[in-house]
Amino acid sequence: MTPKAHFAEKLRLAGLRPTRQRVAIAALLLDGRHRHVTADSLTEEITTAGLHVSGGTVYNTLNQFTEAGLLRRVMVHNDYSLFDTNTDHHHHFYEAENDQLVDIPHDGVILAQLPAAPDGHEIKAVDVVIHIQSKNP
Amino acid sequence: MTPKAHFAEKLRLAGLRPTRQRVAIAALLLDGRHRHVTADSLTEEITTAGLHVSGGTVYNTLNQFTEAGLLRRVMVHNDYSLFDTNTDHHHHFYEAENDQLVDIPHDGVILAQLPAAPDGHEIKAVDVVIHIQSKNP
DNA sequence: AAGGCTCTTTAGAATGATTTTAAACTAGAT
DNA sequence: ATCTAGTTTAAAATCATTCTAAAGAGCCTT
Ligand SMILES: [Mn+2]
Ligand SMILES: [Mn+2]
Ligand SMILES: [Zn+2]
Ligand SMILES: [Zn+2]
Repeated sequence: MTPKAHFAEKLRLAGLRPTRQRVAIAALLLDGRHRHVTADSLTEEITTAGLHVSGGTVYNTLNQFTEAGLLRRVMVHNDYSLFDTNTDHHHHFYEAENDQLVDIPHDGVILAQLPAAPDGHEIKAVDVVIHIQSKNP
Repeated sequence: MTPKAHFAEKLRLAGLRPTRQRVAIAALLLDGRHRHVTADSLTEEITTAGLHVSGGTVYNTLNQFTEAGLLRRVMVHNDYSLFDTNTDHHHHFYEAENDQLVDIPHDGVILAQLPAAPDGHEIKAVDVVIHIQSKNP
């Protein structure tokens, strides 16, 4: 199976029509590597790959992929959106100083006790962000 | 001690000159009640109190109070900033559906294990956000 | 109490990430 | 090949937040 067909199939399974733009972005983001991207960094990657996708479509695609569960949005600041290519359950270190986000191995955080969700609600996800700063000794 | 003097003193201790605007905002936000505000909701409160503070100053003051440790910023989305008048260590439920943020009692979440911070870094804060959604049975 | 220095506030303009628009395009079905 | 609904596009609009530079106000010194 050609790589293009592979990602097209992945998009179909996610309920997204495999357009040229979506397949190109899927090939960049859904190849199994775990990383964190912004609309801007993704646009750079696209350009480096010799392609072009309009700004609006980059945003739309990131939102659609997230909605479809192919990406995950990470909330650490509100300057711009961060997307995580790792949709498995895991947590993050965040260093505000240089806006650096680092994955924490899945078993690095153990939640021994969680509160019950408020009446009529259920827990959808638990996000742990450990804010760190460089030690100044 | 008059309430105004009380908040002025609090601001001085935080290293902030107690201007009319800062004292007014401190009286609204630093009275011991635990709640979550936005620049917008705070501006409404100020107006309701029959006062006026310019938009820029509302933003500046929220940022300065946060920097001074009198408020805490909560990160649950990147539509706009949320500020918490409770600076004690506690966590949150967040219901994206209607953008509702609810405090979790300090002992509601127990972290049995935390990873070591990366070399040369130390942990500054641990934020736990439990995303919830209404059960539809 | 007045003067002066510095910090602060102000209205308005600027910024910048993101969304919206309406027209041109295309994937997929017939 | 044709049709249609969904998609992409460049450009404009949105909107929370920051910046500007001029006017105002704490606060320290006389
Ligand atoms: Mn609270
Ligand atoms: Mn913005
Ligand atoms: Zn991650
Ligand atoms: Zn809170």
